Amino acid sequence: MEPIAEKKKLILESALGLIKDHGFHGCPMSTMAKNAGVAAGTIYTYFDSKDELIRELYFYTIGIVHTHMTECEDRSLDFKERFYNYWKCLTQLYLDRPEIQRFFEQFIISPFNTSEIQSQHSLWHEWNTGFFEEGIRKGYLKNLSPDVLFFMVIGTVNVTVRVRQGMSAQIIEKGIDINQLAEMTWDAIKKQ
Amino acid sequence: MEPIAEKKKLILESALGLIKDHGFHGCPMSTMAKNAGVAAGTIYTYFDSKDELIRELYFYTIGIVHTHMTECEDRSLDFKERFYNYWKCLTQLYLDRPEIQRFFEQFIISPFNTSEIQSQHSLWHEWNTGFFEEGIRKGYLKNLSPDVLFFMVIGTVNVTVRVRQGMSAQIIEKGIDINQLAEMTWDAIKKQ
DNA sequence: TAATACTGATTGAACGTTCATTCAGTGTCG
DNA sequence: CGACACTGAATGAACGTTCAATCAGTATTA
Repeated sequence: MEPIAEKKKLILESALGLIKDHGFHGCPMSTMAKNAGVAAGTIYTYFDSKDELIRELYFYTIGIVHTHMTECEDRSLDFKERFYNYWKCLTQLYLDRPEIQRFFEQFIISPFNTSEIQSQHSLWHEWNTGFFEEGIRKGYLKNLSPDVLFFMVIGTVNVTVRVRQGMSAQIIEKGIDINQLAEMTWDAIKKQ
Repeated sequence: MEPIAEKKKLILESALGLIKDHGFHGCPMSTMAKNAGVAAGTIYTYFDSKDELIRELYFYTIGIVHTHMTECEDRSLDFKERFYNYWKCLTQLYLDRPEIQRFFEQFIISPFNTSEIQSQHSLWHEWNTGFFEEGIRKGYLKNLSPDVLFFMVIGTVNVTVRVRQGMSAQIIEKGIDINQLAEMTWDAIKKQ
């Protein structure tokens, strides 16, 4: 991954923040420009079009997630602990940077997410395939496709974060423990 | 639920189909009108605005899901069997009518889904609360908030349907059994 | 029965607004 | 001075919405 020009990164981060609150279509280029502190035309120095900007955001955010997760990783742990660590790191990242999670949720189901995009080689996807394959090989996980396990975990992390965000008041009040959701996920994928 | 005027229903169903493929913002009113075989102005006889049409779609689709699920229900079964039945019915509905699932996915994360909308009393939500409360009371399910269990199940059904749709070729080829995903979900929520 | 008036749904061209994109002009740096 | 990044007003296409005109169906009248 080549280093991203400072101003380009500024525009990407600024767009991420706006998309979190207003969605792709609630963010005119003029607003994105103003929010990033540049002129509308400047965005076109770095991106061919709004669509292209959104596509680049996808790869940009995937990069952030991948970097974060490899930094969190501790391969010396027992696989079950590694899974809890995985789950905790990803959940925490999404809670700390909700704009990333919100962007993914929107992007994945949007028409931007073409099969061409999905078929692109991504380090993050590769890393996951390796992780879940290892769990299967070592007998910890159900013998399913690593992709299925991956999607299941991602899906439940998303549910968790959404529950956590939408119910923060009630969660504290009712004493719901977020770790219970990690256990649920582990119970779902572990070999019984 | 009062019967919906024939033409109104026509417009709703037609819009659902278009939204599945193009998203809320990829469907101009003009296209919706053409697709439904009416003039643009006619839509405004039945809906105040595009936003209002989308909000009505939400309650319309919730109604479809609720009706379908109560029809599927068999309260004479063992709770575990009832859960598998629940899971199978919902998955099947989503597979048969992908436009409903796609609409939900989009609506839930969109700015249309205000807290006001969410707080509206819905028979479908009530039905679920009852279902999961019963499972907890009878000792089958983890002692968590029924809402959390509900969101977890819905989340995994969505994952399942997306996996199933996006990988149909590979699923057949790799022999992935969709029922394995129901088992995963059951393992996630059941009392261990 | 035939002619006429009324009703309310339906039509689609037209309107005003919003928005992505462009480009002529300005500033900056080596 | 040349090259390049940057600006923001201008452009034109697309869109949601409106509304005067039309039309089918029904009631009323002679």
